[in-house]
Formats: sequence, C-alpha cells, structure tokens
Amino acid sequence: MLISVKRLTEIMCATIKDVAEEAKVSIATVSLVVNNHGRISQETRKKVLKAIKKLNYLPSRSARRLVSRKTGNIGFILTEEHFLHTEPFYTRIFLGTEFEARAIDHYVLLATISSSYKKGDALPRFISERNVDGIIVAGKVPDALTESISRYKIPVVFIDFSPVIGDYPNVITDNLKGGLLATDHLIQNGHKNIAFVGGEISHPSITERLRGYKLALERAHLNSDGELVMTNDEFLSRQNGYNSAKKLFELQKNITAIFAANDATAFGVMQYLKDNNHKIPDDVSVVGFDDVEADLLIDPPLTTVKVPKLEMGIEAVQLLLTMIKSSNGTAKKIVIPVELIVRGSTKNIN
Amino acid sequence: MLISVKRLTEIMCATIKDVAEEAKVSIATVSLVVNNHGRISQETRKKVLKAIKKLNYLPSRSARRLVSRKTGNIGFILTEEHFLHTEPFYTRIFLGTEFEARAIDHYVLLATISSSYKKGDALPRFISERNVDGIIVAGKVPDALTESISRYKIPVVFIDFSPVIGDYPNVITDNLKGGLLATDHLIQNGHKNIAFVGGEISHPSITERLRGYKLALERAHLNSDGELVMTNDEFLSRQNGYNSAKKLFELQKNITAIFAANDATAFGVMQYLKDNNHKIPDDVSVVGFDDVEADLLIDPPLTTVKVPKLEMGIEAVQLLLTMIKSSNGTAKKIVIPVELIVRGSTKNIN
DNA sequence: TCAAAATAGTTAAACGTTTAAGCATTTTTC
DNA sequence: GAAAAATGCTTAAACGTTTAACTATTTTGA
Repeated sequence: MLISVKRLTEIMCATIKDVAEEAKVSIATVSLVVNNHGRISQETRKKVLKAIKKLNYLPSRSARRLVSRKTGNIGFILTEEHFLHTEPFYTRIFLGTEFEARAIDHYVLLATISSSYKKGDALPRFISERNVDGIIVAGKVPDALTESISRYKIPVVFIDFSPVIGDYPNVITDNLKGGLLATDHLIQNGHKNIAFVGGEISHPSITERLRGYKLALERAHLNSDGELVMTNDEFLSRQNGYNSAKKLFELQKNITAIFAANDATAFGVMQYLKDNNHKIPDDVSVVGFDDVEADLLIDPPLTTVKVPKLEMGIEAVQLLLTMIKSSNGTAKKIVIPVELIVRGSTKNIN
Repeated sequence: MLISVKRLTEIMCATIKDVAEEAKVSIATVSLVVNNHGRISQETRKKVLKAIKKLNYLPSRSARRLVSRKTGNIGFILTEEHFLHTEPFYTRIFLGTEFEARAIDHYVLLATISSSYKKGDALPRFISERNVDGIIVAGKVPDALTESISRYKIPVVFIDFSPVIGDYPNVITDNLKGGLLATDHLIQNGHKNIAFVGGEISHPSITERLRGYKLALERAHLNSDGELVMTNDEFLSRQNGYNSAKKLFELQKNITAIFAANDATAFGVMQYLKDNNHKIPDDVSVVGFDDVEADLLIDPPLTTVKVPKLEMGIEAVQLLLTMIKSSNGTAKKIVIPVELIVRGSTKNIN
C-alpha cells in the first residue's frame, strides 16, 4: 500500500510547492502571483489563486526572511518606568505602532530598558541579535542608549523625544504650540496670575511647553519673569504636582490658574487643591497636557491639550519604513499638531 | 584586480560558512559546536569557538527557524482594556514573560484584542500567520476567543483566568487563600462588621476571593449571609469602589472594615471614605488585593494581598515551553501562593 | 589478533521562499 | 516577411541553518 509522502493535515501548512502542484504550474509562478510581480496571465493567476484558497496557503515567514534578509520586525524601546506608568500615554503610542505595523505586515517587538541605562549595559536582544529591521524609541532615554544603538547602523526613529547629540529622525508633538494654546485659553478667560507646574523639566517636551507658556504671557503683556514657575524632577509626576501646588500656594495666595505640563502633574495639583478646599474651577482653573484617559475619579474633567498618541505611533512606523526601504540618511522630523480640549476644570473669571 | 566575492563589513553578519572556513572545519562541525551536540573534541571545539568570536558570529534566526519549523516566538494576548489599565497588573505579568522568554531565547509578541471579542472577529495576526509556537492569554477574555484559538491546535496557557468551557493549563493565584488571609487579618484585629466590595464579580478570581471572605467569617462564627457584600460590574474598578462604599455607608453605619477585591477598587473605596470624613484606619480599615505599585497619592499605604506578578509570567512561559516541546495534552494547573502585606490602612480596634 | 565498539568529523539533503536568467511563443515594427 | 520586442512561464541557484547517514580512525575486549 502506497502512502503519499506528505499528507496535508489541517495542522500542517501547505507550502508553495503544494500550491504549484495543485495549480499545475511552477513554484516560481506561484511566487510571482503571490507577490504581484511579473507578467502572469489572468488565466494562470486565477488558477493559482484558486489553489491557494483551496489549500489555505500562507507563505512561510522564515523562508521569506531567509531570502530577503529582512526580519519583518520592528523594535519598540521604552524605559521600564514609562512602560509601567500609570497614565496610558506610551502604551497608546505603542498601540499606534502595532496598528500601523499590521498594515505593512510587520511585527512589533517590545523591550523595556532601565531608566538608568549606562554605557556598556546590554541592549535589547532584538538589536544584538539583529532581529529587527528598524527601531522606534519612545520617550526620553539616556544618551548612552542612543549612542549604543547608533553603533548598529539600524534605522531608528524617536517618538516624543529628540536626543541632544546627533541628528535623528523623530516624531514629536507641537509642544510650543500646545503651551501657547493652554496659556492663551487661561488668559482669554481673564486670568492674570497663571502658574506653570512642570515635572520632568529636563525633558525637551516640557521645556518647550514652558516656552509656550512664557511666550503667551509676554504677548499678553503679563508678568513672565518666572516667579510662578515650579519645576522639579525629584518625584513622579503626580507627587510633583501635589508638592509644587503646595509650594505655590504657600508662597502666593492670589493664583487663579495653573497650567500643568502634563495630565499626571495636573492630577496631583487637583488633589492638592481639593485637600485644601480650593474649588476647581471656581477658585482655581487647571489645564493639563496629553489628554490621557485616566480611569480615575477626576472631577471636574480636565481641560487639556490633546496629544494624538495613536497617530504618533502610526507616523513613526511610516517614517521608519521609508528609511528601511531607501536607507537614505536624511533625518526627517515630523511635528504632530495639537488641539485644546476645553472641559470643566477651567472657568472664565471676568 | 581580484576582489573577494564576500567582503565582511561590520554591518554584514558572518555566516556559519565563514566560521567554518576560518576554523578550517566543515559547517556541520560548527553547527554541532554551537548547539553543544554530537561528539566534538576539545581541540576542535576551541578552534571553532575562537573563529566564532573573531568573526562575531551569530546564527541566523530565519535559517534556524526554517529548518526547525519553530518560530521562536510566544504570543501574549490581553484585552485592550487590561492593557490600558491604570494599575500595572498585567503589564507586570507581561514583563515576567518577557524576562523568562529571554532566558529560553524566545521573543514575546504582544497583541491586544477587543474586550467584546465575538465569534468571527479576527484573531491576532501571529495566530493566523502561525508566527508563534505557543500562546499566553492573560486575564479574563471572552469565551469566543478561547474557542477561536483552540481551533488552531497551538499550545495555550492562561494566566489569572480559567475558561469555563474546556480544560486548559493555567497559572492562577491562590485567590481563596488570599481572601481568607485578608479577612482573617481583619477579624484578628477585632473587626466584626466587615464588608466585601468586588468589582468584576463575573471574574472567577473575584468569586474565589469572595469565597475566602465568606469562609473566614463562617469559621469565626460571624455573620456571613452577605448583607455586607457589594458586587457590581457596571463601572471601572475605581469608580465601582467609590459607588459601592457609598451604598454601603448609606445602608449601614457601623462598618469598621472593608475588604476590596482588588487594589483599584480599594483606591475608590478610600477616596469615598476621605471625601466623607471617615478616617483610615481609625474609623475604617481597608484591605486590598494585588499589590500594585500605583504611583498615586495613596495615603495611608494600603494593606493588601500580594500577587507575585512577575513570577506568574515566568511560570506561564515555563509551562508553555514544556507543552511546546512535549506536545502532551495534560492541562497542568499552577497555583501561585499569595502573601498578606500589612501596611497602614488597617488597625486593631480592640 | 581481529572483530566490535567508540570516537570525531564530513557529506549532502532538506527547510520554503525569491529572483535573475533563460526559453518558447506571439505580437509588433519597418 | 524577417528582425525586434513583448509576453508568459520555467529553471535553477541562493538564503543559512540542522541533522541523518556515512566514513575514517582509534580503542576495547575476548
């Protein structure tokens, strides 16, 4: 009794060879059809497509990669701190990259690094093992990391951060504009004593937001000499907001509005205000930045500058892909526009 | 002028062939050395190892996978809701899997699915494209998903959840024990009117924690008929905790302790207590479950049942690996022990 | 002393693709 | 109407590994 050498069970996958046999063509023809290459007649194409459908054929990634010398993977790097962050900011950006990667038939490998990465520390495996075609770095990372990565000549795109050294392509939000929007909103609502509370002031984004704040005050001929500016790196954002608000109100009583450099900080500010019987927005208006949907009991809802997080991830993947394909070295920068979302935490006091 | 066909630049990777030439052995020998197979003399082994080091050789994953018919990837599935969760519970579990996967030289592919996944919805790509050797599902997922996945004969391990239909290997916490520990702690501290607040009561883990609560009350001959049990699925955990606490105190004034089925719920409960001038722990003691390090202004620090999240991820990967290797079908269950962490939110009232 | 067993390495096929080069046909061009 | 161009498909090499089967040498055992 003869048994065919290869029995196609449901579990085993059909190969290009099986399809070729089924369609009575060569495997090259199948490949050409699958990749929409070459000159294949309508007739043959149909035959092949039919066979593919019948056998439920899916090209093997391993084989494709072996010959194409591409991995089909994109690396996504985040500090551990950012990954475990309470507010879903970077996780949303990740979701955006995963979304776009799917569209271009790639996979995203996520890796976290220590926030205190220093020269000589191990890089994510996918880099040393060359298991990615390109890398996305989200958020502020140590310079040492940037330096280590750049040694590997792999295309890199930064999101929401721009390393000081070197010139890299990146996708950032229009932080200056956001700072302007937020502060202008408060000014237009009659506020004159507007404080700025920024957490990680060493982060370029925060610096830009502060610049926007100052610029808006200057334009409105309000005091912008920085006596109402609180910056502090010591604690996590929320705690920072709390502490900074405390210091502000101990110093000066007539503050009517606070612009917090991100939502997490704003939440801390709000908590302080509540704990000390300042009504929001009746006594003090608060504006945040980021628009993270925190499943928190935030009351009133926070007026904030919306950062399109998914979109940033999408843009980064697209940028990375062109770099992988063309391998040209121009460090393209993409600035994502922002938008002010007015909710209940701000009030006109005129 | 002759140019060698293959010039090894730093960017190009050395192949097994290059190593073989360098060490003056066959490529098979190199492979045997790399994989610690076969019988290779110390001498030859050294030669090969030296060549590997000199050329900075790393085996190509694509080639290995092609011949081994394994992908070297593990899929990790999470509902989008859980991924974006405020409390870093599942993200920590993910970190554990990534950690262990690294140890066994695998990659983890993360995919989120809609919380309302229904029959016919698309599965994560890595399943349909067969780009993983096994799958880890974390947290409660719709039955429809379990059913869809099981059609693909790929090894699956569930974490922190056990599907109602079918018999799958999983890694869960000892929820019953945890419920007992938490409630016993309150009883031993002199509390008699102990309420239970559970969010997602439809989640098996929460049901078990409730069972532990009831069992502890019975054993202590306290009223366990459930009049102080609040369960509700309507809102997110934190909001639920807030609402439930409100209802409880509107109903009955003499509650001195609350056991919340998870930390997020406990945070909501605490917020309600603060907003209504119940001192913690002087008036009311609160115990949580999970031990998530929330970067929140939680004051006092929460007494809670610690769930070893990293460890759960690690165990799941190990279990999955044995399944991938042996392809035996016994649905092994691993129960991870828990531990009560006493902090400042509970007090002895005797 | 000689067959059997152990040791150390090699050969060659296989994994499932892509793609340059080649080969018939058929169509176009002048 | 013959050379040139276009069309449609096939052949075969290549990608970088693993591993079963084989060969050659050395050691062991009775």
